[in-house]
Amino acid sequence: MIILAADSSYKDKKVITIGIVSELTGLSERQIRYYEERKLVFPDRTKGGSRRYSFADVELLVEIANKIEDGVQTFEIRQEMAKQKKRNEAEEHKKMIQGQINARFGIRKK
Amino acid sequence: MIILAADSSYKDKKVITIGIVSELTGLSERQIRYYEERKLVFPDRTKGGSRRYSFADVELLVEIANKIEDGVQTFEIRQEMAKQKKRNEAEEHKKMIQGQINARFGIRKK
DNA sequence: CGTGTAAGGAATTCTGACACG
DNA sequence: CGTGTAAGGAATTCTGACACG
Repeated sequence: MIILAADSSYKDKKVITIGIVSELTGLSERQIRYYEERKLVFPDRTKGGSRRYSFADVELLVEIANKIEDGVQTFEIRQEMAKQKKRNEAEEHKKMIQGQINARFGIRKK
Repeated sequence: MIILAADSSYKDKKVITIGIVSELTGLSERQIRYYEERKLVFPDRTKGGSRRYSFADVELLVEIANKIEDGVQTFEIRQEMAKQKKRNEAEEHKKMIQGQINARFGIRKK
């Protein structure tokens, strides 16, 4: 079976330190670390233990902060994200199955 | 006159520390700093004075290192880059002029 | 010329905790 | 619950210099 890496382009590379993330988002380092504690973001770590974020993480952090400002609690946000993830996975699975069908029987539209 | 920002997307944002750049490129920090000393790359700086590179910088650094491996000297690389920059600017200028002509007299092909 | 390295200092980040509410 | 802060330490980065060639 073939796994397609989700286009590891610039957006998903974990290369940004927390200080820069703080600048980019306007969030405090405290907030950023707390959202990780609540399992909402998952930065990489260097050997030394420093966090490294991707641009995708940066955008996610902004969304999280907006929701919290709207009174949504972190555990609710986590649930939303889990649901969204399931929907995405189901969609992926559907596409993959269809891809296998097409591979065997040829692609035909409609 | 309208200036088009060169699509400040992920690729050109200066957000990567020298340690990560070193990992991404395989170059030593010494090399990376030296290429800056020779005016080949221009990272941003934080208030504290730390360097911040973009993905575009990362790719440029790899190209630079390859040329040096081929025996090209840094001042030659700088000259090449200056020439390339002039060509690009001339091309930009041409497009801009054509854009103004099109704006006044309408766009017509051929 | 291009790169390695040891040196000393400054900036950055880390964790765990106390505080407020 | 979400966030600020002071505390102490560790990791990261900086510059200028000496070395080799």
